[in-house]
Amino acid sequence: METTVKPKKLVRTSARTTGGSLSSNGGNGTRDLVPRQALDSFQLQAISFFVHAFAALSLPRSIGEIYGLLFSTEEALSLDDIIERLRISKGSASEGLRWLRSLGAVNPVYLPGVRKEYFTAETSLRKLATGYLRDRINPHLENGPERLRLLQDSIVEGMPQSSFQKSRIGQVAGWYKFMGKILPLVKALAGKF
Amino acid sequence: METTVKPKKLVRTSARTTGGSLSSNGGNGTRDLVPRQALDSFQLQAISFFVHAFAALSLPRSIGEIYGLLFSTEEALSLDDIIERLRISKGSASEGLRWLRSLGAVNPVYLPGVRKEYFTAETSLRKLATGYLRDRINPHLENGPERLRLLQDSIVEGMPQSSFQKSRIGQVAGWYKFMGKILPLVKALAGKF
DNA sequence: GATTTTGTTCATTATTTCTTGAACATTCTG
DNA sequence: CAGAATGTTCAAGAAATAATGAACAAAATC
Repeated sequence: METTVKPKKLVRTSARTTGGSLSSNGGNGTRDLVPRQALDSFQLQAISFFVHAFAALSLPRSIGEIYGLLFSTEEALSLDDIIERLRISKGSASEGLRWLRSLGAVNPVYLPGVRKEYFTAETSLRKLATGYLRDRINPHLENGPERLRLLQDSIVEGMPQSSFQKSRIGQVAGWYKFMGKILPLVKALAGKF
Repeated sequence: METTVKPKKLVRTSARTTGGSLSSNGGNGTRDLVPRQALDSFQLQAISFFVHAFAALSLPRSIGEIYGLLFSTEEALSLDDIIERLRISKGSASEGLRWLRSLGAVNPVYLPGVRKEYFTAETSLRKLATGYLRDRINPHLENGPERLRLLQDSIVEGMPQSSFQKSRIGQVAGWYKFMGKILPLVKALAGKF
């Protein structure tokens, strides 16, 4: 239910299998104690900010971390950059990035002649709001009519409670109308920021 | 992250320790296979509806069940009524009810000379929206200024990226302004439904 | 004041969700 | 085509969250 804020480390300390290797760069890059790219204070603070903000929407920390990193970094970053800087797994980074992309919270940056994909954060409130509403709110509203009908059909006519039940259905219908009014307003206002 | 809808039984089937007793009413009430109060089809449908709706807000199923039951029942119900009809534990019912009460989604009904507390569902959109915003949104917005300041303070002047970072802060400030504008609108519109 | 009724709290258990990492696919490069 | 680079998927484990039920108040009744 998310009532309290969980005190969890901001960026994982590299408690990995740091076996013997200290400089035996076996091909694909040094992954030792000192990160190749450290985060600056603004990035750290931004990541903390977004982890917190995303948690308010019950979204996983890794997504907040990724968005926070991109938000606070001027250059576009690749999947590997993200993994390296946040010290999260490939899987988390890939899935988190996919989620952010589908929402439109992250923009691919196409660099001619470069194979890797690079991303920057989308910061337009209109786009963020639109994406969030489209992916996470609309789906619930779309089967509203069907759900209302199911409710309606569950009423057994002629029972003493059926008049009460009909009034309840009226309430729910009103709630849907409200959503139909408020969402466009949100989008419109978001466009001004 | 809640991507798919989990197919879980609507109301727990009583797979309890239904030992030998069939009618040995040992003091505090019959708790056998046949519920004293069965749910009618409207109640079942309403509970399903609210479990789903509350899940959209990442709220636990038990809370959706409780609200759904109260919403679909004309008479006020006590904690024991809820436990009996939904077949949930005392703990869940008590805490769920507490949560709903603090939000204002449930109204106590005082009956003179009756010791138990009885509740009905609050269905006014204005009250529901106000309570939700107050309990779950405002707390996050209230420390907004402080969080913004932390971000601001994390900028190291004179670095090549500090101008970019300042522009980002401007964005975040805009988001807060947006929230300050939209929330009153939501409340105002909710009042009309 | 002992007992019953009513409700809360919280340690334990159950369930769900998130993260990891390795296997797999796919595309590029030589 | 072999090998490298890049990403995705998903089973297994770790972590977080929710539900249970028994112990514990608190208040009312006898």
